[in-house]
Amino acid sequence: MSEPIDLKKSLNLPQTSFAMKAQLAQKEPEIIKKWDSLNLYERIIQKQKGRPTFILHDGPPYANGHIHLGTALNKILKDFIVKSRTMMGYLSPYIPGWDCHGLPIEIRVDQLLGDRKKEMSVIDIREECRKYALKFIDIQREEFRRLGVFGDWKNPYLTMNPGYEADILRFLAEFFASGNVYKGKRPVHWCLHCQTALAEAEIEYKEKKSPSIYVRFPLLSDLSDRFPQLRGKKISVIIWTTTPWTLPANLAIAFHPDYEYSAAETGSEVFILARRLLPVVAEELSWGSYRELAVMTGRDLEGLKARHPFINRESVFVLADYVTLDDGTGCVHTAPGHGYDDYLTGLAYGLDIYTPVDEEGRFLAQVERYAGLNVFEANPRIVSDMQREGTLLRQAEVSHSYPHCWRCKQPVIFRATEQWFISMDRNDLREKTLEEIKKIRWIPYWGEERIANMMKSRPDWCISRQRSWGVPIPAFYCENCGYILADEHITRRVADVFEKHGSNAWFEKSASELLPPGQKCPACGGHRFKKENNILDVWFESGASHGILGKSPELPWPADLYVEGHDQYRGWFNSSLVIGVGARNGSPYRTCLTHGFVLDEQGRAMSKSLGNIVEPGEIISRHGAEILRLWVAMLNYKEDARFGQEILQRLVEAYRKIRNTWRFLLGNLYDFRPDTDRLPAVELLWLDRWILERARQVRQRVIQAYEDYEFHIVFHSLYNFFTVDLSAFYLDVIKDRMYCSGPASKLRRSGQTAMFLVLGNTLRLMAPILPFTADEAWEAMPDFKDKAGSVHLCSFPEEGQPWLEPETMQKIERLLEIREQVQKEMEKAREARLIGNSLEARLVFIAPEEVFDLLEEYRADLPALFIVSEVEVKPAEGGKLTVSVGRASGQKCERCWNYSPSVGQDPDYPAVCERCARVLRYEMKI
RNA sequence: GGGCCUAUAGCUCAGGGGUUAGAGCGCCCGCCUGAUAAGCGUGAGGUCAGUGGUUCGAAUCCACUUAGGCCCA
Repeated sequence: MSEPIDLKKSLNLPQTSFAMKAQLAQKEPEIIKKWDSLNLYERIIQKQKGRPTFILHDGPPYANGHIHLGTALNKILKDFIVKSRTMMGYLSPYIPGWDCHGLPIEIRVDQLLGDRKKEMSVIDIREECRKYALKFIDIQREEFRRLGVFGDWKNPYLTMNPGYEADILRFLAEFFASGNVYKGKRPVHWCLHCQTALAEAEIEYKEKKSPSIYVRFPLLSDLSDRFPQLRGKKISVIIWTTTPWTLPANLAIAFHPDYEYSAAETGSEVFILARRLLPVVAEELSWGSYRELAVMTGRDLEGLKARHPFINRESVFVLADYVTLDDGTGCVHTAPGHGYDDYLTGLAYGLDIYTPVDEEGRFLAQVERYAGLNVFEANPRIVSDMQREGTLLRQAEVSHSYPHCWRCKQPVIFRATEQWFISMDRNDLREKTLEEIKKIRWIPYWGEERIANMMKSRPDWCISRQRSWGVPIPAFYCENCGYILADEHITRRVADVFEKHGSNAWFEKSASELLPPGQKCPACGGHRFKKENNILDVWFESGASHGILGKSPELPWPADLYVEGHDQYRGWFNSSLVIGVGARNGSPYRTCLTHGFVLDEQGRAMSKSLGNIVEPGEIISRHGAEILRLWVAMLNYKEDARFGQEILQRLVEAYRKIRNTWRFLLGNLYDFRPDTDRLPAVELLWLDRWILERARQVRQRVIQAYEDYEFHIVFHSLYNFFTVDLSAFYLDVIKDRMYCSGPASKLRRSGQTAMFLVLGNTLRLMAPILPFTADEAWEAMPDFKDKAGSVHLCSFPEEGQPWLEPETMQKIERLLEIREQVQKEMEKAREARLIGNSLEARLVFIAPEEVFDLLEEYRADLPALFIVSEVEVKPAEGGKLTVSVGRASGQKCERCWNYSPSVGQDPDYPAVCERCARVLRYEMKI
């Protein structure tokens, strides 16, 4: 009756349906289907109704292209947060959003339409854009869902939804109401050929030949008070430029405040230029010799004036940080209407944004000599005129990178045009925003400094774009007198129209249909109006996304949290904040959390040219979304995140370890009915209580880490617990007890109780990170009263009471140290071919008093603890604990593989030890 | 050129003036074959990016440099 095969059958070996091979790529989609059929997201929301809210407001990705690793990182992080806050007990709805309008889609659609566009109306083109956006929303939605992200995917917010468009205008109305909106000039890239403004994305840089000229501006101010040596001299400032045609618009010369400038005499004249460039320029201008008469800083020159080289006008000396000594003279010709830096400097000094050039690039009538001339054609004329007048010091030609129109390939110019702005300073918007920044919690902390620096230096917000795929700026122009009709009330009225009909209404309806009936021009009484043909900057649209909040108590404003990459300090965090402060008098977010960018294995940015781009879809189809999620959990995402083959390999291995640990726990619970078999705490063995106490400590750390958004601590804590505490120690040690004890014995039930609790707790703690696997394992768990249909309907485990006194924990810690010592000794014995399996060993401790007492206290459990067959403990007089390893005595029990002198003593069960014989006789059902 | 950030073992992370810098994974070697495309053990891996400074003492504080990242120009 004691055939070996039967003995094996008498063991309680693990059994489970939870497969070792995860096959995530196949299984994950099935799990998503299960979640869908459960209506899981809705059920979670339903279950949490009435709980305090935690709102993570989604920043809308652009509805263009497939998701990349960075988008995946972002959405997975958000999902960690939403799932963990939910399991902490919050009502944490997640409404995903998409940014739908804007240039990238319009350009793409433009390309797709080609010549067909010419016959299409604005409405038709906008419809094509809309379809294009919807297509990618669908694609991205599926990609996000595939990552295991929970959210209201059926009702996302889209910036092109009528209701959303209305909200945008209502925010704009607030800015009108506070008087922060104004119309002003600003230089933009302008294509003379296409007669249109171009965005940076529509610019191609190509080599172009331009004139390179040095020009003299005769000094009007007197420097002789401060520099007597200059008294009576003929002094000029030298500038260098490659765009002679912008000279008619020159209003200033910029100097760097801190650089040194020389007044150098050559011949009978004195020239001012940067001291460090003096030798270079002297060479360029073929000065045979020169003499430095004075040295001053840029700061010394501020406010002085020179005469324009060919127009009877002054040019004022200003300071600017962007002045460099890379080329030129360190004295920079400044035309506020024709350069962005020039423009900012112009604003700072209150200069006119002077742009005497029309849409076709011709000088306006007011420009003497060159009126009507195309600017590029004017270049040689201006040069030769200056030469004649002696203000030209040198001319040459340079080849440099110059912006060209993407469509017609012609060189473009910078030209100030009328644009709509939000003033940062009229109503202290900048100051208020800076105050608000201090109240926000920034994670990482340096985000505060970063965004504050930007807010301090950002210019007024140019909110208009000369495009059609977006939300129109609801302004009207009197056809009679040109009066601009744009205010809070009209904006609100148009918002109401958009609410019903969408922003297409702007193009479908006439001005009189959009305006209040009988609207007259306040200036001239006229009643015919033209509609504005500019649209809003899309940053204003996405920055208005917090408009979806505050409409119900379950989705309150402001949000608790915004989470995006750190590029958004200038982008969405910035625009959202300005709109929040400007229109709602406060920040739309309480906490702002940023993550880094995804880099390749060497730490370089992923780019097409480097060919190092990793597609999330590729990882998912080969390894599963869980692997990507594990990657996000492993990282300190606040810094830039690397991804590559080795990292992937580590992830796959880590996943297997976690999965196998859960599998082993499940395998040992196949016959455990929690409701009836679970033992109360007092009946649990000390080792089982120890693992539960360790699990409790880990729970503490993990929950705190979730609170702090420190997911890598969650992962590393749990993973260490899995590998060190569970796999390498506890689960290894209790195998004998689990396999060989009577199936329903207290010994086994005690272990099963601990395993059941550890499994349930770790599944819930890990559920936000590994939602697929945790749920799969949850299903495989034995059924019990009130067991939820999904782990995602559970809360995190409660803290609970300690399972063991700290003193006992310390004693066990000491035993674990001894265990390490034992393992080192056993390894030596193994090398010496004395033992193989540790059960072949017999340990003899020679222990000084204190350790002796400890070992005696745990005497009975020592063989199990060290997984050996025999342990002897002898006292020693002082000294250190020593352990020696020998062969265990007796025969090998064929059932439990322990060595024991008792093997063979029981005639009924001759092949087994005393313990196994007892189990077989009394504790087996068969 | 400017603002902000990063650099600790092959990988992912700890440590933030005071013994010989830690963990897990990976790697080497071995054990087991009742978690088996699993499990266990031993061991080897580090000029804490570099240089200079502060200090009795620096991976840690400061400056600069190098390499990288984001944003802006």
